[in-house]
Amino acid sequence: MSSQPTQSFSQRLIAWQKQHGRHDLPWQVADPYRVWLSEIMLQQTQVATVRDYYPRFVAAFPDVAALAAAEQDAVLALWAGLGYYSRARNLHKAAQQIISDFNGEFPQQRSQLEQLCGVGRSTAAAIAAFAFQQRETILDGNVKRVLCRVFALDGNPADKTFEKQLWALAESLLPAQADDMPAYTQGLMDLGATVCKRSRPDCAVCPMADICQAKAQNRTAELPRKKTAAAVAEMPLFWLQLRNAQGQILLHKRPQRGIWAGLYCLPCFDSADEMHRFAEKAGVAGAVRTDTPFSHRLTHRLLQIQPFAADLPDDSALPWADGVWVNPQDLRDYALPKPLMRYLGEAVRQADLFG
DNA sequence: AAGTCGGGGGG
DNA sequence: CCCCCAGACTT
Repeated sequence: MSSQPTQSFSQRLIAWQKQHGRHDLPWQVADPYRVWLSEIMLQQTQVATVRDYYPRFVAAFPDVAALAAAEQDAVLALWAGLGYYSRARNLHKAAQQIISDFNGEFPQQRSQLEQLCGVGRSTAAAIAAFAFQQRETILDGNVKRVLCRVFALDGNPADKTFEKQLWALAESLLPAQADDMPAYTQGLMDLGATVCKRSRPDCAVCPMADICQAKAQNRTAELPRKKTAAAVAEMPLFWLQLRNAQGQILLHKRPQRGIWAGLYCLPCFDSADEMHRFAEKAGVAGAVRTDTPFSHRLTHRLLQIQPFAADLPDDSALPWADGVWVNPQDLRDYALPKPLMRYLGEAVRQADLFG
């Protein structure tokens, strides 16, 4: 790179983005709805993962009005497997906010955007910059890493004061011209994602190499400082797969808070005892089979899942109000947690082989 | 300030 | 196994 040291941070970044940045992402459009959707999907989620989900979601809900009018189950079904399901619930609510509070007109100011459910300061700034060319700065994981390295900042990422300093620094670096904001903002993300990577940063092709203090001090590996890892508690879960005479599987919609909120799951219990009591009421106490246990890791929990299975006789009464019987071929229409998707996928194949 | 929310990429 | 990812929200 031949950037002169006198050239501003923003000018080098903009020039670099235009030449070497990403230009083929499906959400690089002027439509604020699509920008917003992509920003929500990309929260704590890598581009490669979102690529599969984004087009299906846009096809099903092409604009704010379509999303606002949708059923939550339909929204969650298209989010299933992506994780952090509060994002989908908030996205749905926010679409309705735009209809009711903003007359269906997408808000353009950061302060207004931050009123939308699930939209914090950084996401609001991204929408404002990309869709409306507003001079607002993002501060995501990529930007924090770039700033901590270029300016050799070794603050504690959990420290609120340090966080404020990063926001102030990011704001001070904004380009003067508002119409540079899309390229500049994309450049921040692209640099962090493709060059100034968490491990093995590619300093040889970095437009900031000659001003990067971490590089000069040989500290790119230690900056930014790592967060202290939280302990992950184990959580036993007991699932019961009930099948009726038609081969349908019993699911229920989980409550609106907690793990997998609003998604559909098998009857789920905290202990084997609870599961057996339920099976007894369902009249299948003697028919319960034990399936192979498996574990599933969330950010803050290690789920130890023990699945059971039983076939339900035709005339048995189910001691449960809010269940729904689902044909195996219709499972794709339901928002299922990833581990349940995997488990039922295998179970259904087994049943097909023998049924 | 710490905890809650999923799932996957990549070393 | 580990840490992190286009974070926001609750406690």
